[in-house]
Amino acid sequence: MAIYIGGILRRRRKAKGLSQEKLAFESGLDRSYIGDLERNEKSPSLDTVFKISKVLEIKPDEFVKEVRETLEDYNTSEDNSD
Amino acid sequence: MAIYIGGILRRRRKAKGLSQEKLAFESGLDRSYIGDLERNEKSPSLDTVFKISKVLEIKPDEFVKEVRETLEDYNTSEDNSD
DNA sequence: TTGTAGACTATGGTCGACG
DNA sequence: GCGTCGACCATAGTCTACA
Repeated sequence: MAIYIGGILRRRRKAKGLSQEKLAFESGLDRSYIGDLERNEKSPSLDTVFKISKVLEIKPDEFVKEVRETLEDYNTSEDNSD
Repeated sequence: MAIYIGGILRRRRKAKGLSQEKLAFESGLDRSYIGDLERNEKSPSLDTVFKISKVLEIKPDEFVKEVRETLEDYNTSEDNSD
């Protein structure tokens, strides 16, 4: 349980050439919290996904799609259904 | 702030012919909390979106897409862009 | 520029009860 | 089968500070 977005977030952030600090500021979140998300130590609310997606200039559903596909990768290689 | 999913959730749930109770049970959430979500009194975590989507047999990104499009409707009729 | 840690506040989510 | 309320617990999210 708990959906993590670390890998995707970090990749997307770097693709935009943003620092954690800059992303945090633009999304109205805290820098240390962005770090937590990237290290998979916290799981975001839907709200947070929308805020971050906006700054990354990507649709939140596109972001979620990437998260889902990453999860499905784990679930097809090993059986973790539930 | 805070992203609400009430309308979409209720419509999707009824489309599947589920009661709040049944949806709650199948998703491992609490019945009163499902009610809160439908009445837009609570905003879900990303985790919760995944759990509910699974029961509704819809991709979480598809669910989020509907939420986004609903929001964009408000934002095009009236200027709420931050 | 990021990791980490600790103390804190806000809100997500549970549970029991009643109309 | 649902709205609602109150008490409660768990975790999301803030802020300060140091390597």
